[in-house]
Parts: sequence; structure tokens; C-alpha cells
Amino acid sequence: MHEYATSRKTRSNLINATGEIAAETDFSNVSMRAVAKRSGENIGSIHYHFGNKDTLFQEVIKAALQSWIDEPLSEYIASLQPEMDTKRGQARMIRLLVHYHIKNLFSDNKPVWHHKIMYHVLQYSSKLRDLVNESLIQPNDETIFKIFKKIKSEIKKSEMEMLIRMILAPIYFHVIFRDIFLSNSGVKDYSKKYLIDLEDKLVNQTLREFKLPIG
Amino acid sequence: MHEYATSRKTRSNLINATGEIAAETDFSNVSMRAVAKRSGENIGSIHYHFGNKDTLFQEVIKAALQSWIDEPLSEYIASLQPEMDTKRGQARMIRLLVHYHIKNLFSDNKPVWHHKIMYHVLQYSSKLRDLVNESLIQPNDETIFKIFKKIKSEIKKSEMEMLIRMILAPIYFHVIFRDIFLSNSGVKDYSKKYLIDLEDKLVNQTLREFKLPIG
DNA sequence: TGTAAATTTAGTCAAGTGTGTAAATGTTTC
DNA sequence: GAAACATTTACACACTTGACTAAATTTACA
Repeated sequence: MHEYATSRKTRSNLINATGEIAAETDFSNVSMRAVAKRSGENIGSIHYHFGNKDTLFQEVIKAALQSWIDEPLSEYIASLQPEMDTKRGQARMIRLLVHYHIKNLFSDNKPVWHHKIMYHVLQYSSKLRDLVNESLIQPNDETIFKIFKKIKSEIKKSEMEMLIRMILAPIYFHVIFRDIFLSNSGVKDYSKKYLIDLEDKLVNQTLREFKLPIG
Repeated sequence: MHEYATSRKTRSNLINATGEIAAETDFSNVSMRAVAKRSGENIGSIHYHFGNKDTLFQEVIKAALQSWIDEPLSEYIASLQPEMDTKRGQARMIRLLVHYHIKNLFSDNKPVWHHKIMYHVLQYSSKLRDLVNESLIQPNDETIFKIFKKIKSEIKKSEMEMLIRMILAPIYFHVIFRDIFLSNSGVKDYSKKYLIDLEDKLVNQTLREFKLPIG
């Protein structure tokens, strides 16, 4: 006999509840009873659907990774590759690169926990970190490396790493420290204008770094 | 009768062990038994010296904050305040501002957990976060706000916030993601040259933003 | 050295943890 | 509707957790 229609819904409820709780503090603070309570499901169902806590956590991470895997950076920028021979095309590529991350991390079509937990697990050694690192961070970095090399062929690896970090750190930071930033600023959410300004500043800063035409 | 000489040592052992374990994953993953084991002290001593887990954690945070409080940014830059009337002085101030953070976060005279746990607790709402926010982040931000306003009097608050984040995010990032950055780069530690380059890039990027003289 | 107090120790306690199970319930398919 | 099995439920298990205590030990000071 096949899977019930309710089965998918139950799994998704459990994954969502887990992600939410994990994003509020961290994974080590997530208890199966808390997950059961928030999801409205039974503790036993976690064991039935996922076998154990670790597997549940893995599925939570996979759910958060999904949208990045569906449209990886390499694919998102593919159409601009032909223009990479011109300075102007390279400049547009830099903007696309920055925009990809801001768009993915600040659009409203995904729950906030999707983004938060990824940077949570990257902070300490674990199986979950390896998962995010191998399926998101490293491919992403590789794509950016290629772009940088095309723009400046003699660029060193450590310089590329630093540039990536200088671009992405401010973006990620707005995700990781969202609560305290918004609370200290006294606003409810990042405004659209703020995010556009952030993108512009990051793009321009990188264009200057590579001596590419601005605007 | 007064405190024993061993008492301070015991407290310091417990605080250190707690900080170390917390930095490896997070505070919610720290058990009193693990602290007792790593420190070589007895579990009961935690209760005797700190009363409960929360107070122990607070003392751990306070220990990590100490060096920042001993020499706050406002004090570190005080001697340069008279030069703030000239563009050249303002440029030097920006460098001092950046250097203060890199120096504090990457010098070897403090254990790595000091820095890691501060950014851990800032990520979710808690008493510990309020402590770090009020005694470090907010005064620090205030000091930087004043500098920015001196350089560009009509600057808006949200722009100042963005600029602070663009300067500090890359620095903090190298602390928070130290393990995975070093592991992905295949090096044992950030080289001195790398940190100097990072400082230069951050300084120059900010100087350009304020149209101040570079070099 | 003796004594009063500070500290350490080993152990207890109730509450919470992840995991597992057997029975009850629900859904699908014939 | 009934058989077949997927799912849910309530509960039990051994273990870990933070908090606490009374007794043992160590220290400082007269």
C-alpha cells in the first residue's frame, strides 16, 4: 500500500516546527517534545517518519537548502556569461552575483528560519555543517572564484576568499543578527530602500576593487 | 573569615571550561557535568560559587567582555579626536576604528572562546544578549556614530548603521566562521598579512565612501 | 596548634531527554 | 464493506539534566 496523503503534511509540519525552534536559539536546544507540541503532531510520529533526531535535523537542513539547489548561483548567472569579455559585462556580473544573495535571503516567500539555521550550523563542526558546506557554500564559492578569475586572471586564492567574505559577510550579517539589528534600529523590517542601498554599496565597493566601470 | 586563595582559581577554571564548551557549539549545549569534568572541579562547586547555571553563564560573558570594557573604543580613539577637523585626521580615525576591532579580535593574548561566545549570544533573544548589547554593542555603535557625524554631518541614521555593518561584518565573520574558513582555505590560522590586507581593504572602502584621502 | 569558617565532595532528587513499542485509529484499494 | 497496511497514539524505558544538601575536607587566622 502507498503513502497516505496526510503523511507529507505531517512530515512538513514536523520539519517546520523544528526549523522554527532551531532558528529561535539553536539545534541543541530543540527537544522532540517541543517539536511535537508546536507542530501539533505526536512525538511517536517523529520516530515513525524520521527514525531519530539527527535524521529529522538533516531533513530540516535539506528543506532550507532546497531553493538554493533548485537555482544555484551558477545557473542564475549563466545567461550573462557571454558578456564577460567586456568590462561592462563583468560589472553587470558583479551586480548579479550580489543581487542573487540579497534576493534569496530577503524575499518574503520563504520562512526566516530557512536562512537562519544555515548560518547557525555553519558555526560549529557537525554533520549538518558538512551538508551545508558541500551542497551550498563550496559550489557557491567555486562559481564566484571563476567570475573573479575571469575579471582578474592573476588574482590569488586568498584575495578571492577575502573579497567573497567582504561581499557576503554584510549580507549574511543582516540575516544572522536580524532581530538585534531591527530592534536596535527601532524598525519592524529592513525597508526595500535599505536593501537596495546595501546592494548598491556592495556592488560599487567590489567594482572599485576590480577597477570596473560604476553605474 | 575571608575568601580562600584557591577560590578565585576555581571560579576561573569553571568560567574557562564553560566558555570553551560554549564556543564549541553554544550555551544550550553546555551541561554542568561537562563543565565540572573539563575544569577538573566538582559539580557542587558550581552551585557554591555561582548559585545556578544562568549566573555562571553571565559571569562567562562578563569575563569575555572585560577587555572591551577596560579599553572601550571611545577611549582608544580619544587621542585622535583633536585631529578630527582635518580630512587627514578623519581618515586616520577611520583606520583606528577598524584597527581597534581587528586588534582586539585577532590578538593571541585572549582565548578564542572570548570572542566566539559574544557573537553566539547576540544571535537570539536572551539576558546574555542584552548584557553584550548594552555594555558593548550599543556604546560601540554610539562612538562610531559620533565619528561618522563629524565627518558627514547630514548623514542619516540608517546609512550609518549600514556603514557600520559593512565595516564590522567582515571582521566579525572571520571570528564566527573561523573554523570553516580556515578549513576550506586549508590553512592553520589567518596570516598576519591576510589580516593587514583585510584592514586595508576595509579602511579604503570606508574612506572612499566618505570621500576621504587614501593612503 | 586550635578553631572557625570557607570550600569541596559525593550523593540524592524530581524533571526532562531521546528512543522504542504495542495497541488504536485512519486510509486506501479491492 | 472488508481486508491490508500506513499512520497515529499513549505510554514505558533508561539516561541525563540542574539544583540542592549534609558531611568531609581544607584554609586562614588567633
